[in-house]
Amino acid sequence: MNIKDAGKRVGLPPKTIRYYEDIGLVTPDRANNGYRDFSDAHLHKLTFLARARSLGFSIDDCRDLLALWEDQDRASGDVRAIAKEHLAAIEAKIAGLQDMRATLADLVQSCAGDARPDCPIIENLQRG
Amino acid sequence: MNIKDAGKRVGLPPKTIRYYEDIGLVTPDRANNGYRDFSDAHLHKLTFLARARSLGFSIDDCRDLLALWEDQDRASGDVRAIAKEHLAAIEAKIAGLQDMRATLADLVQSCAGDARPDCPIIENLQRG
DNA sequence: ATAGACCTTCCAGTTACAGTAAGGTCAAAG
DNA sequence: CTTTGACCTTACTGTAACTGGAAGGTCTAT
Repeated sequence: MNIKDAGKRVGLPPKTIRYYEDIGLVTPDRANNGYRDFSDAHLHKLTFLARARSLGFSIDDCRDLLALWEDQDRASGDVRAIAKEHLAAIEAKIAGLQDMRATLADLVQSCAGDARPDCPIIENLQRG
Repeated sequence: MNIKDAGKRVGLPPKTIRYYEDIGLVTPDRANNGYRDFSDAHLHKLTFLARARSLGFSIDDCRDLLALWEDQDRASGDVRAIAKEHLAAIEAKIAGLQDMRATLADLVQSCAGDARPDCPIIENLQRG
């Protein structure tokens, strides 16, 4: 299967799939004309990657997860450890964003937002 | 004032300040020896930038906010519009992360995390 | 034969810096 | 007077994970 159709199947743009090949995540076969040729196994792997990326795992995480996925003797504890760490990172990010949101929401709410120059948002920013 | 002390004052690493000069956000004076020389006005501007960045505004947003800050005839509505858009982006990001968190938390919770290979996390990933 | 939809590789750009190298400057100590 | 160490300078590279574009080859249908 050519790259465009493969991309449609797994939900990734061709560009991204080529990138994944560049960095060694997948290695599709090549047809005689030089076109990439994706087998079911490749598609399966790409689907795995797409899903992991959509859950916010980094490429490096994905590399580790792929290795575990392919290791029939893996310990589920290893997988869980990666997921837990990622979960903690996500929660930290959420907390940071929620702080920002609270402050911003206050500021937006307190600003008249009309033609006059007086602006609590600007004032807050300049006070540091 | 030299760059290191300026950085300490406003809470930004020297590298970041040089970068901000590179992209035209600040233009400190230069002493005879070529060292950057920061006035109170520069420090004030940098403080403004540091605060805006800490609220998650992009560099481009900061550029616009700075212009409004320095425009005594600004309309507060213009400031508010930028803040509102940013607020919406943050809220969207939070929502996305919360989705991830929910899914991941479920998976982590459902995985025994021991030495056995059976792993609901891997299974979820491979199903897409 | 040709049009258009694919495919290929390679290079540049994105965000907001951080790291490092090579070298100039300054203040204090020996 | 020199040396040391802390500071400063510019310039180049690398980061994450792609995206866009150029130049050119291939395939299919008309």
